[in-house]
Amino acid sequence: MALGTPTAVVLELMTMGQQSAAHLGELLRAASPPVQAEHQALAAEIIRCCDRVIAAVTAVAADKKRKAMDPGATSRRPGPAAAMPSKRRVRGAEAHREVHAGTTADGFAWRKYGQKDINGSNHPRLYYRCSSSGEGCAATRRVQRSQEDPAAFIIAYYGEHTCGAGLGDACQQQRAAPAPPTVVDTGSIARGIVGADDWNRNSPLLLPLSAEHSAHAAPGDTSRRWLSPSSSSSYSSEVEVELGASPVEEFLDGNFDWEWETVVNSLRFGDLLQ
DNA sequence: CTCATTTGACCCCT
DNA sequence: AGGGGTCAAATGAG
Repeated sequence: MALGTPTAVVLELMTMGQQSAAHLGELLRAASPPVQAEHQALAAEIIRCCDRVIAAVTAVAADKKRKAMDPGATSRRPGPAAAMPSKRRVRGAEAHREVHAGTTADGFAWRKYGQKDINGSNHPRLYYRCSSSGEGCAATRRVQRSQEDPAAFIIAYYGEHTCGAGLGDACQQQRAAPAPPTVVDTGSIARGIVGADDWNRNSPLLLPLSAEHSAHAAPGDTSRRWLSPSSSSSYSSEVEVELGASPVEEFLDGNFDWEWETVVNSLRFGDLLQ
C-alpha cells in the first residue's frame, strides 16, 4: 500500500499502536512486582481496538477499490461458474478479506498451488490454499507484492477456515503453536524485507527479524519445514531490504527504543486477524 | 520413500 | 484471443 494516503497512514499508525500495546503487555507481564491482570487486559484491549480499526479501514479501502474498478457490479454474476461445482473461484470473486501487510505470515499454514505472472505487475501472483485443504478446508489466499510499495504484500483471502473448528487439525495446530517471533511488519518499517521464498518459508512459523537475518538466508534453502512455498525461480535470488524511510519508520526509530523481538514475540498475527 | 514446491498446461471467463 | 486461476506431473530435499 502506498504510503502517504490517509488510509495507509492510518493503517501504519494503528499497526504501531498494536505494537506499542503489545510491548506494554510484555512490560506488564515482566513487571516486578507483578501488576494486576486488569492492566494486562487493558493492553490486550488496546490491541483488539487497533485490530478492529485496521480491519474496518482495510474493508473500506477494498470496497472503494472494487467499486472504482467495477461500478454498478454489486453482485457477482451467478452464471455458469456458480452452477459449476468447480474449485475454480468465480473470476474476480470478491475476497473475503484483503490485507495489506509487510509479511504474509498470518498464523495459518498455507500450501502454494500456483504462481502466475500478472499483466502490468512486476511481481508474480502466488496462490495458496490452506494446508488442511485435504480435510475440507476451503480457505485460499492470493498473495501479491504491492506495485506501489514492493515491500508490502496484498493478501486476498477467500473462503473460511473450516479446519479451525476442531482441535488437532493442521490449521489449529499451526495457530496454537508456541509463538515464534512474528513480525507485524507494515512493510515500511525497515526490519528487513525478504524475498518471497523467505517470507513464505517463514510463514507461519518464523519471520526474519532483521535485514541481516534475511539477507543471510540461503536462497536455495527450501526446507520443507515451511508449510508455505519455497523458493521460486523468480524469487529465489531476490532478497530485498527496504531502505526507504517512511514517516512511520522515522517515528519508530526516533521514538521507540524497545527491543524489537520483545514486541514481535508478543504479537500473534493470526490472532490479530481473527 | 515421502511430501512440499515448481511450473507448464489447461480451463474458463471476459 | 488473452488473461487469471487451478491442476497435476516433475522435481528436489529431508
